[in-house]
Formats: sequence, C-alpha cells, structure tokens
Amino acid sequence: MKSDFFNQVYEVVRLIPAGRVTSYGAIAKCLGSPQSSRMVGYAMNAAHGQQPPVPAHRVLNRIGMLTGKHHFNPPESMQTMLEAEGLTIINDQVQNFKNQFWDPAIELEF
DNA sequence: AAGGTGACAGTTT
DNA sequence: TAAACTGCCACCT
Repeated sequence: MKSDFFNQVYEVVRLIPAGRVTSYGAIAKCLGSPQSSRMVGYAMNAAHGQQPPVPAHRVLNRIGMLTGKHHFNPPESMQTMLEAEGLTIINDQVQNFKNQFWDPAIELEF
C-alpha cells in the first residue's frame, strides 16, 4: 500500500471530468496541505501504471502550463490527450485555463 | 542513515 | 514590473 497521501491525490485526479483541468496547488489544498503542491507533482510522477489509470494530463501548474509533459510517453501525448478532450493548447499552455479550471475543493463539496 | 531532489506555489527583494 | 528565494514533505541514492 503506498502512502495514503498519494492515493488521495490519485483519487482526486481521477475525479477530474474530461475537458477540465486543475492545478497541483488545488489538489494539495483539497488534501489539507496547500503548500505541499510539490508532493502532488511527485505523486503524479508515480502515477504511471496506476490502476485505474490516473489522468495526470489533466493536472497542470497554476498557470495552466504543461510542465510535466516531458514525463509522458511520448511527451507530446499529454497535449494530444488534452486537445482530444476539447482543450486548446498553444505553446504548452492551456487556453481559457481559468475557464476550464476544475477546483476539487468546490466541485467535490458540491 | 543522511542528504538531495522535485510534474509547485506563495512571498519578498 | 520582473526575478529570485523560501517552504513543503515524500521518495530516491
């Protein structure tokens, strides 16, 4: 059993609806550690091969930039998957990021 | 066992 | 205004 912290992150990420994106900080905050955003990113690093798969491509930094695309295989698949969900990505940045933002702290409570 | 790293974010200079 | 530093906590060497 991995650390529950990671499992929490995976669960939240899997709840992200298609066509929506969120930030590491939002997830970290939802878990109760708003300053532990790095841990969320690190959890994503271990998200490879998780069951069910974790849509890590829907998790971006606070500015909507595909910072972790380099960790995908191939890296360009991240942008491809996001575009397939209806998102517009230019220069590794999600357009209308604020409009597509999905805040777990709000959506989950709703 | 201890130190260093990291897919970030917020604050300060 | 932009750039740089610190904080955070688990994983890896």
